[in-house]
Amino acid sequence: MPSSRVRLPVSFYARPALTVARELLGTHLVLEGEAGRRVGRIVETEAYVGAHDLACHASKGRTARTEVLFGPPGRAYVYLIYGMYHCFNVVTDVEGVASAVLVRAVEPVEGLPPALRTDGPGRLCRAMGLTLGHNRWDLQCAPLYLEEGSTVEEARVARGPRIGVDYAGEWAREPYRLWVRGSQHVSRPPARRGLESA
DNA sequence: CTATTGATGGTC
DNA sequence: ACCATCAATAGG
Repeated sequence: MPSSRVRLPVSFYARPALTVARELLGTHLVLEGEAGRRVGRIVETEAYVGAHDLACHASKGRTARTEVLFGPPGRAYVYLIYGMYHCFNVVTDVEGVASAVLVRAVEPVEGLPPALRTDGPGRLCRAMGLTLGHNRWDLQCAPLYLEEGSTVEEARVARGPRIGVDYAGEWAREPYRLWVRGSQHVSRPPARRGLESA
């Protein structure tokens, strides 16, 4: 009941970021830690499509921090933002294409208080217990992975511009943010409440 | 309800 | 100096 417990294979991640962002909706993010098994159902994602995408960290070049983005798919990319929050991404596409998908919101499934807020990249990492220590983990063999969840119908998928990337010029307007329409666990950034794109 | 601001640390 | 954020606060 909690989940089908089928870990997503490398082939799942070895596709364009936008495709992975869509397919990740409904899947389960799992972390088996000292505190037990924590599971959240993904309801909001953002695709960062490559080094040419000015909103993608890889656009700053290949550095110690962005190296994992250029590597093989199916690894975690976790970074610290504003000195106090973490953001969790999965590396996508083939090695050499520096793309990833940011997981922006999940709904509590297991090991998380149902009332705990898990919307927003910072809040979900705090709830799951994800930190910089999980950066670069291989989602095939680590106690951190994604597994099959529930399917999200196409009619339930909404799209809109990514959040907090206004510095990226034209790229900030690309509709690379995807979410489950109507989910009560999707993040609600300022000035975006209630609005939904196709 | 909207708008603004401060917290806080890795990375470049 | 710059942030792929959040919570608290002030104001309508």
